[in-house]
Amino acid sequence: MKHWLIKSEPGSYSIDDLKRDKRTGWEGVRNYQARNFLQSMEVGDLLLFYHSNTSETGVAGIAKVVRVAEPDPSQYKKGDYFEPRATVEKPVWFCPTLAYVQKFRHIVLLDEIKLDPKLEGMLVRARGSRLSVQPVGEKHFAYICNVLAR
DNA sequence: GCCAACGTTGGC
DNA sequence: GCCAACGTTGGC
Repeated sequence: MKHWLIKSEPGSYSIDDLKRDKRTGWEGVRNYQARNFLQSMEVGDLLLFYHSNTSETGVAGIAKVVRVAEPDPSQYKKGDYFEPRATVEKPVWFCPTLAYVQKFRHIVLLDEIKLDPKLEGMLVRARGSRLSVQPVGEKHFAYICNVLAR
């Protein structure tokens, strides 16, 4: 089983939205590196749900993969996520289906993550890491859930 | 809202 | 295939 971190702006989709919806297709990712990570997700993988661009930036809870990546339907629809190069035979973008697992009682703030020596090497700490889907080491994942989120 | 960092596009 | 211009992300 692998571990990941996914970013979302809570104004557009938050951990509370996922809790309400129970599950959602993780549509709209338009970055090749992030896409490749989405495609390598397997059912059962766990994800840190990260809130970006907000007053309390950090990990807000946990989600899990319940369905591997399929063609992202939003690439065929007129709108922000439309992809003119995509065909049904050759989709360009893919999205897995994620399910709600839990919301932390308090957000594990980016500041805490940056300051904790146990989390050295986490990609989200890297200066200028804009990647919205990132792999996370198992130890880092467990430490955030079992120590910092308590 | 600013702006640094980074990704993408397209002319050559 | 280089690289300038442009667009986007996301912390602050």
